[in-house]
Amino acid sequence: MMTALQAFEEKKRFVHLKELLRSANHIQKIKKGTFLFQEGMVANELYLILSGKIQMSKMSQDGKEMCFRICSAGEIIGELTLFTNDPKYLLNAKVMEDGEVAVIKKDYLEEQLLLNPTLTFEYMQWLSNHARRTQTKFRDLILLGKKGALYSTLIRMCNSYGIRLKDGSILIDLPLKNQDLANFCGTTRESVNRMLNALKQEGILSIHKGKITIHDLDYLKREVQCENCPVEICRIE
Amino acid sequence: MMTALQAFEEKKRFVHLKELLRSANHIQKIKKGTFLFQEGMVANELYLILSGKIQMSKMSQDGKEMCFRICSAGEIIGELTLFTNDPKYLLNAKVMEDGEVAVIKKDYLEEQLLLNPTLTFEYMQWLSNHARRTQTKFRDLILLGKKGALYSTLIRMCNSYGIRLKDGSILIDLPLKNQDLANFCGTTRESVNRMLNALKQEGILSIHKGKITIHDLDYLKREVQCENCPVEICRIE
DNA sequence: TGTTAGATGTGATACATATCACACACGGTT
DNA sequence: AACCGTGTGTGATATGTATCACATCTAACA
Repeated sequence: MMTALQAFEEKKRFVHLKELLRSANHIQKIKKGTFLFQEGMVANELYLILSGKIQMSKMSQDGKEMCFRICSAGEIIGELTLFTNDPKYLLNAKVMEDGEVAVIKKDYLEEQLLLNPTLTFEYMQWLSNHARRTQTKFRDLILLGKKGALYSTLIRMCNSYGIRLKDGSILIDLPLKNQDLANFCGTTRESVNRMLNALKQEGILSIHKGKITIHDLDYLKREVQCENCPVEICRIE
Repeated sequence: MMTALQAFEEKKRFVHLKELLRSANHIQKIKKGTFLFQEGMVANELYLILSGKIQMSKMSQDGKEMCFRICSAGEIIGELTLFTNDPKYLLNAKVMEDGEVAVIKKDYLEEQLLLNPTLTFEYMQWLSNHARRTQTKFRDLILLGKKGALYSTLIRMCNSYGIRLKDGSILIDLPLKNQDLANFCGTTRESVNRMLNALKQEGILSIHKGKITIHDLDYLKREVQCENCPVEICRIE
């Protein structure tokens, strides 16, 4: 029986659920540029990413894109369609990098989730944390202005996708275009470009091969008056 | 008598959970202007509101306030502290109107939730819907600009707190100051004031005794290119 | 090697929004 | 009635941000 709350580590999270998914109905290849699903489509399936990268985003009517997360191996997508009575995907799942996903039927997963307390616990824990992350993230995006939104996004990217280098810098291990960043923080490509260049000038970060390395994370944190909330909360996702 | 738009789900949602909460540890009076809890405080308890109104918000370091929801009788607050290993409240619960809350221990509730599949189901359903609501709401706040943010907020307020009048108008049954609205949509009191006055000029809405009545909801929807997502999603909360 | 498509960089400009500094309105005191 | 405190209304101005229109770079590839 689940009593004590386990340490929150990406690696350990959702282990039982992932195990279940691995025994999935079937495997599906995904190709860059295609959509695994799009918002509005009826959702019958969830996916466990085995390899490749998928960007989850939501469009507004006038073509602007709000990017929520970038998922890679080990992550589950389509999860928010569980237990809803309007079973449509809310996000677009665009493939950024070829790979494979394990496919599982939503009905089956809902059944299993309710039958197995361990699964239940893991899923509720994940949902709670998801909601908590979301609150802080959007407060930042809305209240800090566009520059603050970018800085906040970069900080979260460090926590979500960052690799610490020997010199203490943090490599955000994702190929990100200016436009991608703009979609994450609700601004324009041009604005992102100018802000990134300013940060480059100051030596706060550098960019090689489309990947950003943050040299002075503290500078960014100071600028947004970061309250150093726990790393499991201060994330892109 | 008027038909509350929100009746459809709010009343039915969470029934078993609410029943559980009603058999709570004890009852606590709440007084206007005080905080039931504040962000950062260790969370041992959840609350079911029996009467009164509570505003849930989050502050940024520089004093700006992001308002998430206004809760009244029948709603549960503090729920996102369940199943996390960093058991701190993430929001401030400010009492807007005197009342009473039922108090329940978090530990006990977690236990009960896992033991009773019906409760489990209700809670997961609520969490999923919460996450879905949040995604659409913040996309709007971030991508639509401040005017769009206000319009979107007004539309959601209609769905969450609206009462349909005989002439088809919708009364948002909450006393809202300009500053409150500003906190909901991430702008300033002055901007809200100007935008509301413009809408008054056009006859889109009117204000009496601090409560807003929307006469032409479709105008607002058109302006934000509303995609008419389901009412259980397009809400303040 | 030249061509191309996609990405980045940048000035000029327009527009949106915040900020500041008050005046005004209103309901509840004393 | 005069006096608060709190909320609203509004002009002037500053700042932030998007938009447009290109130039430039880069990697892929024919």
